[in-house]
Amino acid sequence: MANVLTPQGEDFPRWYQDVIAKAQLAENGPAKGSQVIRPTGFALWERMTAELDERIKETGTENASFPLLIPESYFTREADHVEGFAPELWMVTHGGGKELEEKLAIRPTSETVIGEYMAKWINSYRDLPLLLNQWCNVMRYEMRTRLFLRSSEFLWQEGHTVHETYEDAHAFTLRILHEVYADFIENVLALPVLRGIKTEAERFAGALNTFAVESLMRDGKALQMGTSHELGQNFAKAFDIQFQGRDGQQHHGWTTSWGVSTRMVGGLIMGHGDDAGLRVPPNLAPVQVSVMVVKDTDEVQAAAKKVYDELKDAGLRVKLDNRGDVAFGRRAVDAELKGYPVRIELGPRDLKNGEATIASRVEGTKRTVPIGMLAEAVAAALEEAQQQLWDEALAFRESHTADVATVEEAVEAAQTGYARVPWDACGVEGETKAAQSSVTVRVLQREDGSVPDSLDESGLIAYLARSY
RNA sequence: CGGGACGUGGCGCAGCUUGGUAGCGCACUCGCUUUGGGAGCGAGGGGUCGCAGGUUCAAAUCCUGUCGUCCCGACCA
Repeated sequence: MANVLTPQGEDFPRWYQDVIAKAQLAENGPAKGSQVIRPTGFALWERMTAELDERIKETGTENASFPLLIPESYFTREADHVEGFAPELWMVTHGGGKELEEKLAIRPTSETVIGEYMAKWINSYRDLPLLLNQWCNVMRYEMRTRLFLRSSEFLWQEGHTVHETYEDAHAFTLRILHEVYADFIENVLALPVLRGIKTEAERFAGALNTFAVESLMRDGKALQMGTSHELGQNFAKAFDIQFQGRDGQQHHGWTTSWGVSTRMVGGLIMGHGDDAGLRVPPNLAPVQVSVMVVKDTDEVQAAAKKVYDELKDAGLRVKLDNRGDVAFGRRAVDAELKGYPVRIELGPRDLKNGEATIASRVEGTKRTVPIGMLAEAVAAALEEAQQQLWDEALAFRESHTADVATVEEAVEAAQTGYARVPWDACGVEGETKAAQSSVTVRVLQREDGSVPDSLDESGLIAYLARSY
């Protein structure tokens, strides 16, 4: 296997950058912190959006679109929110060559504008719940940026809902966490997640509670993959989201917001990638199978085209690599960099035997199968690859999670993965202390691994780790 | 913003110490031979050395400033 990347064990951040460059996923944009997502990288994001959008709609949420520019004054209406986001705002000060009377913020998140409109659209409890989502770009000023993981501008999905009661809002916040985010990340991305509640220090600005899903990267650092916030009545009061209740009285709604971003592409890269490049789980892969012409002859070309058509008809996402002017080795390396789960290699030797060579990216193995049985063989190989990526990621997490009793031990253990410690033994003081060593509390769980309803519960378990 | 490293054809680098008008590998173009794990030979194209000042007869090289990139922090999806 050719050594095209800096090995992970040698320099993980360098490896990450190498993969993104060599697999042609993204590169820096001209303005500081901006990024250009290239077709190969964007295809991954498109598949993520398709899978997530389906799950989001399954909850009854509808898509809409709100403005990019938000009047500055909107941000001052919720005290914690403005305090949290003011340092990150990009502000538009001029339009049409003139200075604006009121500055316009480029949205860093849209609770404020959307809140304004939700207030207009809600009159009665019969209008609830109001379940909205938008796919858009947002901008946050960032000190230090890294492709996909933290860029000034990024793509995401932000859901915003209003509910009649606390209970309904709370249940919906958790439904998104479990049925949309965790389900997608585990079943499609094949990355196990820790689900839990965030500590006060890690909570969203203006929220009552923030719930999150976290995954462990192959360098032992955690990545927040998605968050779901229970906003209480904070934003409802700030934006006057009121409705007439069943009792005839006016009540403030209970709102939620939740999002996942292009950061997840970074999570996919670092959660599964190896020294040969990306490893994309088949359930996500924009290209599940690449049919490769090994030798550029008429017979091989015709056979490859036929195989390509058959697999496509079988419902697989297939790419035909029939380039005759690029050496086979180069194309094979490229397929590995881009992480195509399965390759089918067709050459004169295979055809003579009525066979095709099928190569698995995850297992790193090759075998031959009769051409007539390709469709089943490929389907089986894809299923195996999905399962193996999951098994590996789960085993990695298990072997990189340590039970400890004190904050000191947690900081030590967090150098290689998660440290699990009773929240009572850590607490806010312990959290502050750990933060000095760049170790943070990722989530709190109940002892049985379930998600707490609030931070008030006793006997919670804290997961500490270094994080992105 | 604090600490460290670095900006030279698309990418990776050398040249800088000791100023003299830019070179290597890969990529790219053309031709021929090739294609079962990054092909070979031959011929080509492409760079005001991040930017702005300064010193000098002369600056990629020395000085000052500035912008940007990467790593480690603080902030964060």
